[in-house]
Amino acid sequence: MELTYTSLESPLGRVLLAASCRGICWLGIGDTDAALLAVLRADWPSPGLRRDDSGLAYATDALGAYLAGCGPCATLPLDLAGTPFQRRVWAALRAIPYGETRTYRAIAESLGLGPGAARAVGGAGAANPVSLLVPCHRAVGSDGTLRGFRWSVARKAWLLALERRSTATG
DNA sequence: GCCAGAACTCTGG
DNA sequence: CCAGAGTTCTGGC
Repeated sequence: MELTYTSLESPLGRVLLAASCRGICWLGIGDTDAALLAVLRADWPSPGLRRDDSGLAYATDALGAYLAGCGPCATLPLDLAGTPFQRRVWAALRAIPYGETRTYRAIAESLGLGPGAARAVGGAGAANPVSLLVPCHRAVGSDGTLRGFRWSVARKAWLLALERRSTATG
């Protein structure tokens, strides 16, 4: 199976994303394309990788607008591979409105689970291959503080600040 | 099935 | 702030 990928420059650094024929299946944030490509290859061992900027322009356009603070990212076609539980968590994450955050505990409860599942929710978030598109950065600790983010907590904080700023009317 | 680990949370000092 | 206990899901053996 072959994946196409593209990348764009953003205030966060380089953003690189890969897609299968069904939709976007991977997105990473880093300093250089080469570093991101290395991570992508580690996550997806086999695939033929082919750069396709024009074919994925719809995604970079949406992401570029989002990262510029123009508003919520348009809904892009996603091709997520994960356990049923993970997919459930990712769906719950995507239900969080732009500019808002939800605690891991609240997400666990919305899934009909006990507060202990918050840890599992965090684990599913960490396994999310498409940050930004599945807004795992909107999941925070019970006291509102940030807990962790695959691409560094600093970037998570930046994302949240961006969403707040563009949501605030003043 | 058992054991260890995780982007959690609550309680007690 | 630090330590301990509780809960749910994942991954290796």
